[in-house]
Amino acid sequence: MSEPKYRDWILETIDSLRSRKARPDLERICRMVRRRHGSDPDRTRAELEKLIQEQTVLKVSYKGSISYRNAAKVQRKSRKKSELTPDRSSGSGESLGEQAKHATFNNNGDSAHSLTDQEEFGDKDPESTGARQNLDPHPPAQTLAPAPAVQERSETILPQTSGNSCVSCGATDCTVGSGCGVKASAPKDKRLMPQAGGKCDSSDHSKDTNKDDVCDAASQHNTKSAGCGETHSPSREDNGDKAKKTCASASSSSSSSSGDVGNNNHLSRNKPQPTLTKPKLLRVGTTRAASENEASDQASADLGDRLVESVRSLTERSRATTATRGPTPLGLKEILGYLSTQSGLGEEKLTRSRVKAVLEREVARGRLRRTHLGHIALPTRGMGAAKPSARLLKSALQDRQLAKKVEVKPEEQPMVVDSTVTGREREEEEERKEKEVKIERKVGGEAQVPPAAGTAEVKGHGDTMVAKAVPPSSPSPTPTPATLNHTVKTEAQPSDEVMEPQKVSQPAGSEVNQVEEEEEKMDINDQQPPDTQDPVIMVSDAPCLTSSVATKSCSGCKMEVGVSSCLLTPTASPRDMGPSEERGMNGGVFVKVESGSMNPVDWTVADVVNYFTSVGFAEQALAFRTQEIDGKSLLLMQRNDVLTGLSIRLGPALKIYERHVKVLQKTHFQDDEAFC
DNA sequence: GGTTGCGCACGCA
DNA sequence: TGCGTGCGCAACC
Repeated sequence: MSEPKYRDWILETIDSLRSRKARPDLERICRMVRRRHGSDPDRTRAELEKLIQEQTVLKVSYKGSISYRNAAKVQRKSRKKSELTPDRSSGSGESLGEQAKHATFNNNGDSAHSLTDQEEFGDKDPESTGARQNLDPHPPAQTLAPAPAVQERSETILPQTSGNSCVSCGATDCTVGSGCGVKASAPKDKRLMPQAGGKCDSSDHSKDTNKDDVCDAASQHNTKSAGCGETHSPSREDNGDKAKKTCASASSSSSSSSGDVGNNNHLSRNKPQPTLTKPKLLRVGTTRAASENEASDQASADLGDRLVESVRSLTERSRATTATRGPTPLGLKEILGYLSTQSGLGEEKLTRSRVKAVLEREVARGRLRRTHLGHIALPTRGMGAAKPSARLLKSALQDRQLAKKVEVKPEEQPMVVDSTVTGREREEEEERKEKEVKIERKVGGEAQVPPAAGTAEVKGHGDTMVAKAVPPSSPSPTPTPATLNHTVKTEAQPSDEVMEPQKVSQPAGSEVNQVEEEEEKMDINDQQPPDTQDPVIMVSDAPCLTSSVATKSCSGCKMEVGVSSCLLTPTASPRDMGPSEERGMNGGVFVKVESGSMNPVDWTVADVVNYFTSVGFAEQALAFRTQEIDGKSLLLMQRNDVLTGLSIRLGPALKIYERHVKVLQKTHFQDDEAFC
């Protein structure tokens, strides 16, 4: 749960901004809170994230940019307009402390979302939207408390209301059949939405249960320097839009740009063009691209179902067989093998790249998750964090890119949402998740992992993730560093993706083989800022990651990593770094490098970082954390996801240190297991 | 330079 | 026509 104090501050800030007719975007909120209360922007963001997940604050895409709304007020509004649904509000909502303040009205929840939803879905079809969502206006706050509410929300309502949640977490709602809540607003503005970057402070999260998981996962990256982080800024191309926002705004809004450009979103397809005005849930929508991608999306969606099913089957099998150890790690190979054995699948051509792409998408959606080591696994409640993290990471990466383009200014990142999710799948997943959530709630024990959050996470992030992950189509803009092949996979066999062997090429940049290219594309997509890729936007907020994020505990990690650390990379900031241990614990992957062993390339960690930077992958470079210990250097990748994205480029380094990687992987794996 | 106030336009109901 | 929203500009600190 969010801290009451922060909740108040944030809501107050949002109200204040609104009252002065300023867009309550992440930057402004963070700035104002900092100014007024001295709160750390990262923390503010984290809290905001929590509030979003709690639906105390709604994250909406309005006029192409992300805005945050005081759910209570919004709801109120909606109520007036539509109906006052008694139920939701019912006390539960109030449960949240805040309610008191906001509560008064609260509960409708949707308003903001609904708006968004409407847009997305179809602009006006209230009913349709309403139907989906149920209209239930749960008060955001309540979310946590009442299980049912949450579920409903997520399921039905989400679309609209959820928008918020979706946006924020990205998740939940999204999953719901339609797109997620996150909608992108892509509307006329064409801007991409800025993302909210939520970062989750790990520290904070730890407190909070709910989101913690999610956040933490995400957290990893924080790029943001100071406060908000970074983000992406946007490069909005907007068509003229006003893009100029002040810096703060700029960051947020800027992203918008291409909104139209290339969204992959399915959701948007049907919809009419969004009007600028309504806030939407963030989703990526894209019209044009959508049509193009539709076919492929469908196919992939289908494949996605099978993939998920495959993972389930494989997971079950492994569990059955390895009760003690826990599920065996699943990699692309295993999944491919399984799929190939399945009837029907044979017909299709399941290329590795294709499966991988779909896999990524599913991971993004939250239907599958990637372990720290890069293995594929089913999402688990505990894992909630993982998904989000992925999302967040992606967003973070996007942000970084954007930031580069635009400026270095730190800010939040927008998440791109994709709406690729298929309704059916989502529904199934959601149902499953909801059940889990309910159970948890009943139990109460894990209050921390608030169901709501969990659900939200899942859903939301799914959306977002998907969007990015999938779109392979986009050409990789950035140069790819050449990589050496690494055989790393062999041992640890981290997920194929991660370890995918690559050709050996000079680090300096040579060309990449097709496989690599595909992978890179995927990676790039993930990383790509909305503007470059899809017009849509995202929402997640991923935040940043500050330090600790996720910390799940893993003693093992510490052991391996533990050491005094010093950042080699210029970019790395102490703050980001955090204790090496933490990082490791957070799920970061450490690549241990021994100084002399970099041959034949003879690179040092710093060289690797520099290399990436020089090749145009500064973001990746940033993703590393380096440490030197006793003459040995450690390359830390904040997240598994990140690692995956970078794996190609890191090929050489990974290869060289394969051994280390293995060890680390092992450690991580254990963590995951425990986590699960 | 940052913050705040507000006119105005936009889109929706 | 009313309302919510927020851009963009001016004023203020």
